[in-house]
Amino acid sequence: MIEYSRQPHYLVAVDCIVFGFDGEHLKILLVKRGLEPEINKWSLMGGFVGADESPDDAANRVLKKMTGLEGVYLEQMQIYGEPARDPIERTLSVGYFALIDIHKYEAQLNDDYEAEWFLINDRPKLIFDHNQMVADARKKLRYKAALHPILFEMLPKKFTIPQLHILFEEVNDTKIDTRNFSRKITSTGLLIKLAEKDRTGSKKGAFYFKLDKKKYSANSQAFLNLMPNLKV
Amino acid sequence: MIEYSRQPHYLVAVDCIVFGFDGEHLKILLVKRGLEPEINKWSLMGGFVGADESPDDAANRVLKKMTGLEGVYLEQMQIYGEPARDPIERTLSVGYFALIDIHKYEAQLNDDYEAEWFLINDRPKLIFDHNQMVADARKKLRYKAALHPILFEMLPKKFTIPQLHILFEEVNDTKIDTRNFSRKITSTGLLIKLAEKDRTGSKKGAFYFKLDKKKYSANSQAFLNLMPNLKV
DNA sequence: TTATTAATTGTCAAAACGACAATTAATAAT
DNA sequence: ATTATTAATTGTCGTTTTGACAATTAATAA
Repeated sequence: MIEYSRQPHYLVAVDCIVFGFDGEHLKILLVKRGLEPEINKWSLMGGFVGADESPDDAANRVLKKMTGLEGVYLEQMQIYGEPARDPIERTLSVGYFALIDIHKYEAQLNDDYEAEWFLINDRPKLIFDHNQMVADARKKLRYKAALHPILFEMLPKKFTIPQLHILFEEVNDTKIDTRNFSRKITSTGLLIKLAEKDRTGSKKGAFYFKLDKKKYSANSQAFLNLMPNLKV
Repeated sequence: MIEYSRQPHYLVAVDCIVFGFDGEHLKILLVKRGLEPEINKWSLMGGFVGADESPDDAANRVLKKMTGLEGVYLEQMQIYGEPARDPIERTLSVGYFALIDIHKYEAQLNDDYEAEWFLINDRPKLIFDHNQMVADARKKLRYKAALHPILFEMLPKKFTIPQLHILFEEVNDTKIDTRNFSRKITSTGLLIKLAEKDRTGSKKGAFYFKLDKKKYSANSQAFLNLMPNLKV
């Protein structure tokens, strides 16, 4: 029997930065940690990678368990592996960011896991290096969203241009000209205009749109230049 | 003493896809594997993550040992963690891609580690999931190089526009108009024209350029649209 | 009927893009 | 010495994209 003799073995975990959008602000979902050390402090949702699953599998499992959602947009970010990042035992963690429709989130899970949505700009201090993970995730979300049409993942099936506009402004923490924005976003050809209007936000009402699934999956890797005057 | 009871522990490794450019073609550096299983088969250069180092540290250590180079451009790609990817024992591997100046590579190390440069399009089959890693690295290199000025990392300090041009064509596996290319690349403001010319390639000779280090480090994260007609 | 408000469409000058042509600086051939 | 040759470099120009800003539209509330 061949062995990789005397190499050290480590725990491997996943941690997920779950982003949501309530119509006004960008939010992240945090949980109260249920095990020592740092029990009852706020942390990202995570878990150990089991023997029969890949890190991607583990991240999906954790998300399913804690949000009730399957098939959510999930992207591997990077590995966090400083030797002393976990004070108890060496643990490497694979960071993921997830984009979910906050309205699909099953709120009763708040109680089960002591989960809570926080404004991205007004969140508690987190355990270990989770603060760094959130900062990295935010940066990566901004980067990716400037080039690829991924923010739709945080909106309902039917959405309006003004909703999308606010979301883009939130993610990029900047003002975007509404007139240029709607022209640019419709010119991607990814949106299908519906007959129905959303009248809750204004007198005139804003037309609902939905994603053109075909073009979306075909173009999800295309560079789109969705942010004006972008300097990263 | 707190413990994460009964969680499985794994080996964690790094594997590096080392890219180089010989003036004509894109190449990768492979090594003959020195341990069982699959001993003497071609593989990426890699190693286990030691107890006192992060995966980034480990990747740098491996690169230093096998190429003689320090401080090379190194980028974390993704983690490879399918449960059965290593037949002997569960091992997760962090994939990195590295860009080095092939001329700085210390050739005597070829013998020490049975390393060899291969044309990216004419390489042997690799062990485990290393073939997938190379494919992923190539894709990521292409993606990144279309937006950020990173290909300079594969050229000497002094280089010519035609050299850079060939490198861009190699990486993207496409033809680029020389006239538009030189205009675009110089208009980034990242290059400083030197008085000296390289006369090996043509009668007229091509001016040498060097990187404007200041602007380079300031703009290394900027979106630059370096590829014409790009559809990813 | 009118005032109000947000959504939408319109205008336009500047910049970027990319297809293609002409010129230039050297060497090699005559 | 003159000319042919070749690759590097600079130039041209119509099209498209960008982004600053104005005007119009569709509804409701006064």
